[in-house]
Amino acid sequence: MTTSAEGWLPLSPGERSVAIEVLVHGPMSRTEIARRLALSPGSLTRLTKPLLESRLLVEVPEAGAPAGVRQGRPSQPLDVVADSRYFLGFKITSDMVYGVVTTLRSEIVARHNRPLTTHDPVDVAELVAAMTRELSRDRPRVAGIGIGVGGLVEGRAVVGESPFLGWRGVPLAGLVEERTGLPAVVENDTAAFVEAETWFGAGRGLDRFVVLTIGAGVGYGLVLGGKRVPYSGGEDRGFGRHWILDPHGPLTPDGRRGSAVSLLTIPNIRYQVRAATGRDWSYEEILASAAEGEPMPARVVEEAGRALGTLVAQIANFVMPQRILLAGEGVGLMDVAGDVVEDTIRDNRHPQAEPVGLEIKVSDFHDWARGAAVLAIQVLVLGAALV
Amino acid sequence: MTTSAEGWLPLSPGERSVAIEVLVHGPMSRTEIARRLALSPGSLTRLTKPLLESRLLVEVPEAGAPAGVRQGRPSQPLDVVADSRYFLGFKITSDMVYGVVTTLRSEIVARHNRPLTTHDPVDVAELVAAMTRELSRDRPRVAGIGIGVGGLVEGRAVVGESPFLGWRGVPLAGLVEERTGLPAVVENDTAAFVEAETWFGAGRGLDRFVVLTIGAGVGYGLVLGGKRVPYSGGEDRGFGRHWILDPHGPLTPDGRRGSAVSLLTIPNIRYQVRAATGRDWSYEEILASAAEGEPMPARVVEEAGRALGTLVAQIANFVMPQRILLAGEGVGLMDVAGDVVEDTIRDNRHPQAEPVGLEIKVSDFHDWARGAAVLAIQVLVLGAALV
DNA sequence: CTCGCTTTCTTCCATCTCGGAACTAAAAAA
DNA sequence: TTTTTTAGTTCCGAGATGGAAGAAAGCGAG
Repeated sequence: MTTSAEGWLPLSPGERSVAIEVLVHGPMSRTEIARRLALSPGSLTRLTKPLLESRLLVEVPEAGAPAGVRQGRPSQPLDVVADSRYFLGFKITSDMVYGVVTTLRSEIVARHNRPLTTHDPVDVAELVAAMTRELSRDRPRVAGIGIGVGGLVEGRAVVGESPFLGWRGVPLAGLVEERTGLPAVVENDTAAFVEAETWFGAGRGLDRFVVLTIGAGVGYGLVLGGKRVPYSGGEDRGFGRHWILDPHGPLTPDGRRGSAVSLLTIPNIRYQVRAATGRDWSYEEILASAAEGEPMPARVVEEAGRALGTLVAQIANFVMPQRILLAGEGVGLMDVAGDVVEDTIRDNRHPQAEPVGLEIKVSDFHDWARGAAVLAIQVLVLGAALV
Repeated sequence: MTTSAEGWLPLSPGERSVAIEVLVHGPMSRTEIARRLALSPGSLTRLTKPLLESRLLVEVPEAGAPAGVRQGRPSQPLDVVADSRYFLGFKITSDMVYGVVTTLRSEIVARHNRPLTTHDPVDVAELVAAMTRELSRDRPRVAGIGIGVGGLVEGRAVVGESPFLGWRGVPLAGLVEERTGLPAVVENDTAAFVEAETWFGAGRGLDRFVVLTIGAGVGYGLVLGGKRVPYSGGEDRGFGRHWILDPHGPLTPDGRRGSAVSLLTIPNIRYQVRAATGRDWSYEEILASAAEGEPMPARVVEEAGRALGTLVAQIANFVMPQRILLAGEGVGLMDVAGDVVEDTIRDNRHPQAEPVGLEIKVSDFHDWARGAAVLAIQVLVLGAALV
């Protein structure tokens, strides 16, 4: 029983907002939804009826009832059927494709990686299609595919420019759709990650929200009014190369002197330590040594901590977000240099300003793939009508 | 014939959006309004009818018709009657009260200043009331008063804390209303200025917009989704004291070393030059000498230019506004150090990033008073239902 | 066990707003 | 004068909303 890619459409705007509220914020009674969306109880009966009929929402038993305290008729929570549909998400790096299967609630239920040996678009699409077959075996109700790629993506379908893959104008979504028969969306990987966190993660329900990722590069995502601000021009990793955090900072092969990229990314931190010590260190080694007080790594890590604090403070000062999510493979930095970061933030902010809502999330490539899967969820829920 | 303070209410949301569209963007035909608000022509007839009946809008002769090129039935622009109501705006500084009268379109039609010799709340209210009488003499249709004060203002009515006036919890709006019989709103001066620019100035119709003011202090205002983001905590001038733009920058009595306040405000620039030369310079003198190449002022001005460029670049990088308005008494800096500013901005941004939409506006205290008057306009148009 | 209380949810209806089709109005072009 | 073009109006049906009244479902007191 393969479900078609029809999505939830057609839904009226009111119905859609109810569906999204439940999807994003978990099971909720009609009264609760009415309160959150500022609607009358009557409207809620009307709006939920078709959603229940189409089995998009179901009534679920009341969760951990605060029995005894409660009075009156018990509420009847509504919930989405999280595993009524599955979604595939892929993150393509230069030498690996990471894939996950998620539920409608964006919980990862399976994951799978395959090395990428060629950058030929058709071969990549074939690989994604093969992984799709594997991942959707024994899992009939797959509703869509999301793919995250570093680089510029146009119209959620075409990779406009991706230096690390050497692509220009590759209609990846189409290639994958042809080979899988499933609807596919392609998006910049950071953008996908930000969408995922906005819908299902740290940015849930927030009006102003920032995502900062540290890893091989520096990523930045801005969410205003609950919607991600699309990048314009300078895309993705490119940003941080020009954020000068310390004009007297280290000079590295990548990024300008003292830039966020030079100071914060894993390759450049490793470069700095290697240049000073003459031998190769892993990122974890550097952090561990710094924690133990070895001078050279400690200096580099402390400098990175100060840079990160400066960066976070600047963002907090100018954007005034309700929360800043710090994610990526490089956030281990916070374990070692957390105090430096905190101090630097405090040092660069008005003492009476609201404390920065900083949240740390260790994330790996599967989280990026999960982000891509969220795009597929959004398409299903909202229809193709996305920005 | 004193018009009551009833405002335009009650207006339906649709009617209000039409009224605001015309108020803010100038005379417009029904078709044009329909296009901008994405409404049907039929709706426009319906929505404009009551507005025309209440004389809130009027039909005006078609402006500079591109005769000859035009075909079909000529359009019939609608406009507000700009001088159907007048609004008073006051800006209170520690030694002066600046007042203006504006039209509904926020054009200044009269201005008036009076020295402030005491900081006693009642005396200040009396002075504002006296100025109100003078300004509204021969001008019967005054609809409201807006007052801008440096410091923290609560509920658009009470000055929560204003260090320079030595106030704490002064219900200024009430005091003025009692003495004038006119509705009064009080707001932080920078906030008022930002509102004015958002409705009637550089931020008109923009989604993401930033105002940066340089003068006695540094002011910052953020507009997202067409609405000003309210300050939380660290208010107003206080901000910039902690924005460190150059850790090795000058140390001044006010603001941290190398902070925006130290580097950019007029008093601190004058302090730097005085400290180095041993004599007092006016701000204009400093700029002129710098322009002529005199080394010491030139160094201070160049440093200020770099700081401003850094600041603008940071804002552009993180907030990605469609426009940044640079205003205040200190923007003369741009005439002398404009190139340095531009260079520094370019230096701190991704080369492919969209160029910064930087707009310069020389403004004096009357522009701040005008900003306060806009608050009164907003209250009239939107009703008390403001944030 | 029943009655009353409380809270949730449903039913029903008056109201409001909108879009769309058909129509009128006004000017230029043929 | 007729046709074309654009602006604006009239009219009506579709859809969404809130509010009032009522039904439902549990709890506890008597």
